[in-house]
Amino acid sequence: MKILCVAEKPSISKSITQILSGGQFATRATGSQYVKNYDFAYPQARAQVTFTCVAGHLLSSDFDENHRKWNSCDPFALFDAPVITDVDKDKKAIATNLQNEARRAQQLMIWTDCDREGENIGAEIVKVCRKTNPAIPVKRARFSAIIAQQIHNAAQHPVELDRRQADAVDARIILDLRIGAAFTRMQTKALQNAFVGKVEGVVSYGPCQFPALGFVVSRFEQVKAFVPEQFWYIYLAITRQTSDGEEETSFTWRRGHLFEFDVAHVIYEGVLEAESAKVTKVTKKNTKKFKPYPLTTVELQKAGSRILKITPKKVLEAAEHLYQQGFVSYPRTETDQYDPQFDFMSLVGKQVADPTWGPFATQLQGGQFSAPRKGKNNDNAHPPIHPTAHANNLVGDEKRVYEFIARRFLACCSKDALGFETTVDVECGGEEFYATGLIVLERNYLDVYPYDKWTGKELPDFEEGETFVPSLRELRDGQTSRPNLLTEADLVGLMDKNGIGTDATIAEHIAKIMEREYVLEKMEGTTKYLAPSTLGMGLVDGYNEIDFDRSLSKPQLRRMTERSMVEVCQGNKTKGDVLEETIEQYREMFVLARNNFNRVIEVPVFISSARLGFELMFAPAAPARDMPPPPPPPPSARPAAAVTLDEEEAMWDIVDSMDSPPPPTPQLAARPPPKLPSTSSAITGPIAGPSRLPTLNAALRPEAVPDIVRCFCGRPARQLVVKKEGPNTGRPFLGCGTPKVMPDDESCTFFQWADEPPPTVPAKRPYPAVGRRATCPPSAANAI
DNA sequence: GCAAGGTC
Repeated sequence: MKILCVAEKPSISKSITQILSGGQFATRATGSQYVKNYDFAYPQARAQVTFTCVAGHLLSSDFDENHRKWNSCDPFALFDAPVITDVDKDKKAIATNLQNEARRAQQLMIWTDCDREGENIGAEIVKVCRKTNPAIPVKRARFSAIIAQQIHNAAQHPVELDRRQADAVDARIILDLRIGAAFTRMQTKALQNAFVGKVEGVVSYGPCQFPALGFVVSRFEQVKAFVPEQFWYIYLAITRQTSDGEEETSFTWRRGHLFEFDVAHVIYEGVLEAESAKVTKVTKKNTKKFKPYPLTTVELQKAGSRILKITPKKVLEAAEHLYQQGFVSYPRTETDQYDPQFDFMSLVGKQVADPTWGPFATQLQGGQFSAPRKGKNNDNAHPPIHPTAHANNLVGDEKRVYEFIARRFLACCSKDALGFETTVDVECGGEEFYATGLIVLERNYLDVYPYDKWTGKELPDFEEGETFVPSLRELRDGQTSRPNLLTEADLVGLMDKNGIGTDATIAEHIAKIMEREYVLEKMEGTTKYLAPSTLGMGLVDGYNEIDFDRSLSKPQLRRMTERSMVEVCQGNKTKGDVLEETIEQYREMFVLARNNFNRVIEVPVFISSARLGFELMFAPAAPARDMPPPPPPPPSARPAAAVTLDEEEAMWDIVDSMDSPPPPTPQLAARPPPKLPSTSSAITGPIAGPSRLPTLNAALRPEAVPDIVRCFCGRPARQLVVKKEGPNTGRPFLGCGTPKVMPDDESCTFFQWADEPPPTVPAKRPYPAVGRRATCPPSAANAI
């Protein structure tokens, strides 16, 4: 029997051919430069096989002639206009090849990726092949990895194509087209009419573009609304003579800091009155800094943006080109776990040749290898991104992206860094303080992965029960710090977590909202931040003025589409049901938007931009007029924890912060400088603050203070460890004592590093409007 | 001149 097998892309076609043919195959060129036909015998199924492929979707959809032109119809008509689906103009050669091959085949076997899009592409292949062989029987090969045994199993036990999954994608395609085109034409024309001659180019609406813009605007609003708040904390230090001279050890107040001067003052008096401090406990333990997880597309883009300072889109392009040259594996993958049978050592061996990290690879070969950590994601189609060959003639972005991928792979194959941690607990005047020291014993993966930092901190010897007179006891103050605007890496992360776009398209959406000038770059040092333009701001503000059930600039609408697709896949709804329902909803929204578009045009940001010269709004170099003062330079790679203004945003940020607790607001709070800068003050000795203190109730007296860290909810904080890979992987932190169970659960946002000097105010605290978070009484943060 | 999703 002659079987025609069709994969989703050239790489898969080639690798599966290698496996099924055992390397014995003939190659034929096709009309497409990317597609090859491979012929071989497959005796296990008594078949003669031709293996070929497509390159993603074969078909594309657009409106018919009467609706395709912008001025051919009212945009509202696009919700019902006929949609024509045909072979994409760039895919004609691929379709012709399929039809020629299908004519001669007795069976068609679909080998597309095993996901919804793959099932849909499979249906497209069937449709095209049946034009020349209408009765050809169709089978579907199901495989979860390109591993010989699985591939043979898939070839010998094929299943049926899943019509429902293909239908779900059909529905998405039609919805995106109708909604995108209708809203884009409507709002472009409305703005052109309102600001004659001032609006150039399209003002597009897209179900992924707008939520992406929404994230940027939302963070911008938070930055703008920020009001710094003063807080107080007690600083305690001891100076000892050592062989190297004098050495000062700083102790951190267990209580962190307080927002009420009077209260801090009373406690401070107690500390001052104490004759000495006593070491209550010395804890010594082994500790680790975990090596990173295997690399996914999203992580590559985030790291590329953050570490290499290359935009997500360019990182992906570089990786794509490296892949085409055979230097790295397939760059679009959600998988962060390696198959147990993966041949690590031969790939490690290929890196030995590198002059820089080659010696490290040699060490791995010499017994330092350790199996990579296993992440939670597997797309069952591709392994994590890894180098497949050594490359030494690269330049520019490709060189840097390759180096990152190679180092990441070697880091994954090494051992965690090992350290030894000492914590000294001290009591003084009824208050607890602590100091932490770290000795890095074995750097291991850190030697090949310079993007992670872990530095030791020496601590002099302290003995349990020992007492000493502190050399410094100060009441210091600091201010909560402004959160930063979003970086591209932050935006990639937010979109990924909220299901806006896919790993392969997120970068394009971000590039698009910048190209459309809804969002502008704002450089701070070497970090690129994203700020809305007046156009982007006006659109979001404007639509927010209209009373939609669901905001156009929040992720909920996209999530609804996603849910509908799942319903179709499960058979609870048909494609027709979903199309009908969804289009009806959007029709209503469209009418509402169009009838109230004057509200969009009249939002202050549009009006003021128009008065001052509307061009300003569209000039890429011109930042939004009401740009807040620049955020302080980034003290660490990540901006301070996001702060939220409403419930939905609160939810995003819970998603954000649960995975990887953001660092505490840094600046003054996190690291009080040893010498007092003008922005910070300290009180030593007799108190010079507000004179007499108000009467405190019993609960406020220092003696009544429980000696454990409590979170905003008032419950004891839980000690947890950062699981997410990143600079802080493995680091202990204190979080809310009642962690959320369901995604929508409320939990308070208390956060504090367990191992760092003065923990600072949780970033969410200082914001005036804190939606639902009020369930954690704000006063609890201050209560002692 | 519109969308988002595959991929080259």
